[in-house]
Order: sequence, then structure tokens, then C-alpha cells
Amino acid sequence: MAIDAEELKGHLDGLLLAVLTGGPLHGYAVIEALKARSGGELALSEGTVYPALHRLEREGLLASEWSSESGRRRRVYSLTRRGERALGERRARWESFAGTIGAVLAA
Amino acid sequence: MAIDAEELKGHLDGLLLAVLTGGPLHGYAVIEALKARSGGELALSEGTVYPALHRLEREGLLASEWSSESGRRRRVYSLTRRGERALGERRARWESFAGTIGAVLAA
DNA sequence: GCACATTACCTCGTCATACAAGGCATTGCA
DNA sequence: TGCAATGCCTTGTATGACGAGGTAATGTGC
Repeated sequence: MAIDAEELKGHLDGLLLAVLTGGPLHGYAVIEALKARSGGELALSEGTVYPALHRLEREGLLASEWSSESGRRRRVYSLTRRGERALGERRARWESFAGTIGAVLAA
Repeated sequence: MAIDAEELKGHLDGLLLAVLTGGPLHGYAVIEALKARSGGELALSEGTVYPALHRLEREGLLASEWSSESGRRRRVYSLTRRGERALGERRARWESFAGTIGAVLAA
């Protein structure tokens, strides 16, 4: 079952940061990587991912560079130092969040 | 760390259904029960919970009754049969969601 | 008896955000 | 030559949690 838009809210940024720990990727490749890493569950649209990447760059968690390799115009994103730290916080927050929700749901 | 508004989106309904498996509760008590069961992490406001309870009742997952016991006017909510089924689905969805997000974040 | 916190309900407006829809340009393939 | 895929973008919409504000009764301390 594909993931619902509403349940994803607030959790997207961490996913984007996480997928970039494997090395820089351009936007389109980020979408594919998320799909691959989630077994197809995370089939995010461009209208979701591109604005989020812009936001993360604006916040200084990502840096981007235009690349004309292979003739095609691509914007390649990479994690900044601050982005790495933020990812650490995101992971901790997720553990806490998932623990809380899981506990209440199971009760 | 208290739970953020955005990350909770889409997950609240399941929590409300779950907290009512212990028996009927009125709205204010639902808020307290969630706080207690989450170790204080889920400190939800009335502006969050009351509309959600109304929505769930409108969807037929909860039923409510006015109670004047103790002189105080209270609306007591209980799970319907459909609500119980919906809770089962919510729990399954949560497992799937948490598994997917957790896997991508950890990768 | 009086002030004030607590219990208990409600609604309205605001904000953040995921997404659909639409547009543009290039490459590659049938 | 047409059409899919790659690759980028923006705008508008819907959703949903929350803050702020309102009402009223009960309980408590002085």
C-alpha cells in the first residue's frame, strides 16, 4: 500500500537527507532512489520533491550545483555539514516519534 | 521532546481510536489519557482533539452520548464496530509506514 | 461569600506542506 | 517524424493540527 500524503507530512525532509548520505544526486535521481530504497512504497511526485529540495537548500542543509555532464542540465544536491547534523537529529526524532505512536497504538 | 504538529498529521485518528479500546471516555479524558499513555509526549490541545472526535463520529467510527452524571455536561465517546475494524487497519498501516520510513532513514 | 483554577465543551482563522496539474526543453528510440 | 523518458520548474488546492478565543459549571483557598 503506497504511503498517504497526510501521513508523510513532516517526515519528508529526513528522507531526503538520508538518501543523500550515499553521495550527491540530482533531483530526479533522488525520486528514483527513494522509490528503490522503499520497495516502491515512496513514489513521490516532482511537485513534492523539488520544492522540498529548494527548502532544504535555503535552510543550508543541502548545497546544489548545476551539472552539464552528458549534455543534460541537472541540479546536483549534496549534504552540507549542517545537513549531516540535521539528519542525526531527524533520526533521533523519528525514533522518539515512532516509539510514542507505536506504544499508544498498541495499548 | 514533544511531538511536532506536522509529523502527527495523518496519525491522530488511530491514536484516538486506540485510546478508546479501554472503554468509553469523554473528550477531555481522551486528552488526558493520551498524555498519560505517551509519557507526556502527546500533549494535544482541545482545538486538535475535539474536531477530530467530531470527524470520527461523522465517519461512523465513534458514537457519542451526552452524560450529565456528576452534574457536569460531558460528551462520552465509544468505539463502534466499524471503529474497531478501522483501528485494525490503522495499526497495519502504521506498521507498514514506520517500517518504510525507518528503513530509508537508517539506510 | 468571593476570586481563581480546573474541568469541559466549542469554533474560527492561520499555517505548513504534500501533491496534482501544467509548462518547458532535451535526449533517445522506433 | 513522433513519442516516451529524462529533467527541471511553478502555481493552486486540500488537508489537518493548532492557537486563540469564547462559554459555563465545579472545586478550592482565603
